[in-house]
Amino acid sequence: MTTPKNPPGRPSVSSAEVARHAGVSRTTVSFVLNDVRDRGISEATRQRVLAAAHELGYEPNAAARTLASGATGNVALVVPRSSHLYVDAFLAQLVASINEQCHRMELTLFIESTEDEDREPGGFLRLVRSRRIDGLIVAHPRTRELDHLHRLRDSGVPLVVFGSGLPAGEGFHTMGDDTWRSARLALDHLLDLGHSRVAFVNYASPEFHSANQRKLGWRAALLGRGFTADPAALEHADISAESGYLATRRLLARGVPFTALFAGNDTIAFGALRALREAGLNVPQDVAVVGYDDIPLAPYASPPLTSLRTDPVGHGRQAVQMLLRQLRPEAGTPIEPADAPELVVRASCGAAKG
Amino acid sequence: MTTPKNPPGRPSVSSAEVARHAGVSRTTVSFVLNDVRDRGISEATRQRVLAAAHELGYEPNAAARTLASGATGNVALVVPRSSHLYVDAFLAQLVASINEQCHRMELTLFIESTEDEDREPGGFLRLVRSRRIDGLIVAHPRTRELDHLHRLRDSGVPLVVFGSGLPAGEGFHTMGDDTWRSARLALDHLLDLGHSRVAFVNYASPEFHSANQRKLGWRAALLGRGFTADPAALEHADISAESGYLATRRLLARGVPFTALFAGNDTIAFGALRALREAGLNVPQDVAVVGYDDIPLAPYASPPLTSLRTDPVGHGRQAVQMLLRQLRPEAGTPIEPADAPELVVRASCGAAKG
DNA sequence: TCAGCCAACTAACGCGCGTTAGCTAAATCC
DNA sequence: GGATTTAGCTAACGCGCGTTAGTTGGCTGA
Repeated sequence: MTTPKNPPGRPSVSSAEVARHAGVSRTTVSFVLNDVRDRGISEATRQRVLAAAHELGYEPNAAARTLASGATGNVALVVPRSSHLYVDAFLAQLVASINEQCHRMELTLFIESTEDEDREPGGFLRLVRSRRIDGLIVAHPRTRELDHLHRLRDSGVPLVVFGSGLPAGEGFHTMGDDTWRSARLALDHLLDLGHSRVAFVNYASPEFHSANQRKLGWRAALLGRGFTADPAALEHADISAESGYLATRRLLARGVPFTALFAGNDTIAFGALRALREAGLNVPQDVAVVGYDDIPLAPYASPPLTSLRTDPVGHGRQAVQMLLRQLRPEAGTPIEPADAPELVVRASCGAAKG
Repeated sequence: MTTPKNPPGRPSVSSAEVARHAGVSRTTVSFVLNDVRDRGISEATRQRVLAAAHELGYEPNAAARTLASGATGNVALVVPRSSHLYVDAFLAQLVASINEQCHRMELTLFIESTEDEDREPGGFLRLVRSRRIDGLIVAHPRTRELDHLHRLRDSGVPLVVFGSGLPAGEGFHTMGDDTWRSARLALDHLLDLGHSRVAFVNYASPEFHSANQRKLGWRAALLGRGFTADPAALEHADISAESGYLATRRLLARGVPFTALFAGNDTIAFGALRALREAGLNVPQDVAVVGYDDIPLAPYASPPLTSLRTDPVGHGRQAVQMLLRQLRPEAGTPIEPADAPELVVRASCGAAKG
């Protein structure tokens, strides 16, 4: 904020100039450009103003408009870490979808990360208090950030929370998949194929609700059929392929017997595939593998990866719609729910036909 | 911009309230909080103001500040399509890096795409004219967008252009890799290994400067050694793995002989690997493959992919630094150039040791 | 002829801040 | 002791817009 007041070479056209040009008052210009009806602007004046605005290349000053109207047209998306934007394929697609939807709704999107929330907590509360945004979408909050969310809710800012496990009842507008159910979908498929020893390489830390749910789903599915969810068959990675590779090696080194492996996400699955390959194990003959997210590269793994498709684009759309409903209630935005998760069967689980 | 003037439940603290609370004038509050020296504010007053601000949870209103000072603290990043954010791994990492750097510099980043520029041209010129941003970074402009860039430059907005092929001399602040040289690096490696028939599956359209450069580099390398750059050995994909898969199949179906394949990016390489595999060809024995970008999954391809590493994080840092230099000249921001591209040799090209 | 009305506009305020010009009282100089 | 400086503060303007409360002039109806 130390830029000079009048940056050189960038004269900006104000509505006053448009008014002068059209021979009317600034008020009239404002009425015309904001399409305020019932104000009795004659068609002739209207056209004159529009022509003047067009001719001068007038664009309303956003800050002034915000100051006067109270709305910024900005929305923030809060993600755990900015590096997740390219490591977590689901998040990347979610972000792109949200960005596109916002664009369509004439909203501008900021991307904020909470990575240094420990050093300086409440960073996105500042966004709200400084009135830089009209509302926000928080994706994948960690459990320790839940009280921030309560503060946000209490402040009355339009807010949508994605993948938090927060109950929708308490005034939160929440959304996300039923990850627990999805994990069971994957597991049931493997169990149906006759596997009983299914290893699990989870992603991220249990601080993330969805990671935790995947674990619980894995356990519940196994227990539900009378098998054991051996803690030794559970490994933790982060969200990278490398971590999946290393975790799978640890699993193998431990000597736990397993005939199937469920990966917390597809990136991890890529790492697992390599670790299995290097260990001389064939997929799917020796070990069946199922991933999660169905990233665009999943069909190009070797063998092609069976995975859970999760419709990030639909979720993005839904998130923006839920926010819009709070931002502009009069618009009556409909909420189109995202597609339900669905298992895409390819070769890596051994059940693909052909 | 149709939100009600005073959204319920969100009272905001103004500097006037802080002033009242501290028993001073608003001016004094402003001086203290903006750390204006030489204004003779006594330490006692200073502390009183700071305490009041803290106690009230005061955060300056961004719009008012912008209106008064002229600076927004916002920066836009313009990309060709928002879907590229998750399909093009390089771009995704570049974006994340830029976002992080901006965050560090107290700048907020918008992401704009030019995908509907055809319908409504000059979308990001509006951002400038409406004074929503202090400057912008344009990544991978298409050739047909170059005149927009000239208009932007002429308007005097702080601007950094990445990967355009624009000459730096004409008042543009440009950056990016020497893609032509990088492509030659990859090609020379293959040629050194004894290959003379190197197919090329390019990515994106030649409207993108870097795509074009890769093609020219491929051609130059072959011609430089007295080989031919057979047009039949050239295929076009977009940036997805699927398109790479299909393009490689077309290449194979055409019956052009080749013993090596250069992919325009790693995602395409994944598609190519599958196409080759399905055709019964072994990599690298029958066909050596080299990709571009060294995406995080490259080491987890089968076989692990030889690729060109391009330092997206470094480029992101550099882009923000170049912008900052224009935004706050007094800060004297140093420019740390990104790492030069480097070939990472793995198994897919047949030259890996061990 | 005049009150009443409506169409078509405009003057003026406020949003919250940065900043310039000036003001007062105490300290310093000759 | 009066003139001048200086420390420490504030009144008031302007940024560009949305919006409320008008004003003006022409027209109608009795």
